[in-house]
Amino acid sequence: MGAFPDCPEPMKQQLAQLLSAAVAALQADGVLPADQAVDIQLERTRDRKHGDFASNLAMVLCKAARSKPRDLAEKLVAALPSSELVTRVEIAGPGFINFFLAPAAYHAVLRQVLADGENFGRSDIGAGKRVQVEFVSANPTGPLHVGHGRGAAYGATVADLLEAVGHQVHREYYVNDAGRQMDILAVSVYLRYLDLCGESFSFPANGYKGDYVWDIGATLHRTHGDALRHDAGEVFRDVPADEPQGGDKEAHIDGLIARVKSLLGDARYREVFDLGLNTILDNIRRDLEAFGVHYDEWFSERSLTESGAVERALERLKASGHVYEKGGALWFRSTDFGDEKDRVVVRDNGQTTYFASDIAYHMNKLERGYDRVIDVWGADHHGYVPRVKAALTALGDDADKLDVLLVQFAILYRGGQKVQMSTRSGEFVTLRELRKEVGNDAARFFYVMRKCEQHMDFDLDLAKSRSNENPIYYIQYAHARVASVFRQLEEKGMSWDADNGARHLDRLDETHEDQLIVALSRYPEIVEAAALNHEPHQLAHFLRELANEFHTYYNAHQFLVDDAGLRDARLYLIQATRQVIANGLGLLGVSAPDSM
RNA sequence: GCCCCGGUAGCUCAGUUGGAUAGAGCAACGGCCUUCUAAGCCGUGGGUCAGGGGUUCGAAUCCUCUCCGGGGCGCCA
Repeated sequence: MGAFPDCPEPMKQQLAQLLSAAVAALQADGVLPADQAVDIQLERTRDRKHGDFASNLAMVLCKAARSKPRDLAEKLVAALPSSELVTRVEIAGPGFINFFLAPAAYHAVLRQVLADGENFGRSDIGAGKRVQVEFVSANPTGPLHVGHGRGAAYGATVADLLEAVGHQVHREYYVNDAGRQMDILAVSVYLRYLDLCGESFSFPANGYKGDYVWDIGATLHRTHGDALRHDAGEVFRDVPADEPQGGDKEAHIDGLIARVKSLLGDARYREVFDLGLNTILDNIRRDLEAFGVHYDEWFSERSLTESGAVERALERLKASGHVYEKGGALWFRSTDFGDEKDRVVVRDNGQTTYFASDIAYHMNKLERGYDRVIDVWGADHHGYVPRVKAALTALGDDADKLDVLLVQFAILYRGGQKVQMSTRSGEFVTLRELRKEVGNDAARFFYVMRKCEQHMDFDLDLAKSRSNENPIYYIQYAHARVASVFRQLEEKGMSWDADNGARHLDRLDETHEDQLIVALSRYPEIVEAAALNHEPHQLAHFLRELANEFHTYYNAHQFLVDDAGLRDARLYLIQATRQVIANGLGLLGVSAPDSM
């Protein structure tokens, strides 16, 4: 992978190999039990006084070796193979083994950055494992709102990170194009259409009231004129009363759905239904695409019924004896697998539930042979996790292959005030409005700045501000500054000799330079940790720290000095910095501008 | 009632999976532009890691109890 033989792989791995060799040597000598598998723990030191990397290995193994941590540490250090990477190894504190790296080890990292370019930080530790990431999957009953935005940014970033560390990633959106909510949308569209035809009636309490429903109704009216019109009295006749009239809004809307279906007939009903579905889905697609969120597949819930997957899943559950009938409905005995209560899969009216589709969907995912299946859900669905896992176990699949990542809501603040939102009344801030207000970059970055299971306060004023308070500008500014330095270089009639810089990296002996180089060398470790832990915020935080190291350096030293060796070396360093910032922002879906 | 997530500086949050003296940004205060973009830098102050108990060489981190905040407990999706 590396263009330079002195840095075949990240420095951390190389050190881990040295420790492994030492452990193996002590095992051969009988100091350590030979049968014990040893997990090499290495971490960056918090304090440079403790070297570059530290291992707690001696403390972890001292019991097995029946010796004091520091004594064992001595033996481990004595057994370490020599390496040109390491200048010094110290034992400190209760038994830490501290590694001090040679400057050449860091220079190798810099050369690696420029050699690998946009691939620096990528790795193959995922070993080509196939991972499916399903995210957003909002019902196509309305536009995406800011809550979906967080799932979109988070899911897309997790997928990109996994790909960066060598997984084969399949990004998927589960389209809930079946079920009652969609019927409610279809009826809402139809009623708006009737309104445009001149019919008058009161709109159901449970219907979708957003403006976009009017728009779809208008499309219907434009294309069909009065051809689909029915008398309002006829539509509402004998339908159970709505809530405002003292009735039940659920019964009212269900009655309306049945009536509209029978009045229009299957074909025409389906046309209205699909118009609503496709219009909104197109809208969602465009939104996500413009947000830099791309999918490999849009998976239709309806297709699960049409392909017989739902039926097949239910048959498999029946065959394995995990379902029973009660009260006219078919139940899945999820309590056998740790769920709180059993769940209905087929209603007493014969319709399968959403859960039945989801069982079939997850069965289908595993049938497609993924090594790992990741679902990104809103945290309000957390109660749903045990039953899906229960179903997979009942089907004889490995439920541990499924990871459900829960994303908490984002609460918007404007002028220090919480922005009130309510889906019921149709008053919510859409993702599109958010992007328009704060821009894609700030939206993407702010969404992944926090741990996903953390409630997030999204400060709109901060995201918009073009000031040092705004972390996104801070990072982008560092990138732009490097580009600006190179523009200055040209204006001064000079040019950068990269090879000369590479030869003079030992001239970078300032503390600020040392710290910046160390930060750059951490990048591959950060990408790996962020990917494997599904924690994009680690990368976001790292980029801020890196930008900070750069700005500090920028203020302390002049890059365009007369001394060509030093100048080329410094330009080499800041060029590497620019590259890492660009790579990191790229993984977060944020642009890296050359000027601001 | 049961379950899930959270509680760390005035505010918003990190804390490398149990490590060394708990960090950053913002806000507050004091400095730095005739020099590559001041959208920047430097310095100062600020903590009972919600609280009690436990586990061990070592706990913000793990186990337990209590308190507080948010969410979930449909033949909705």
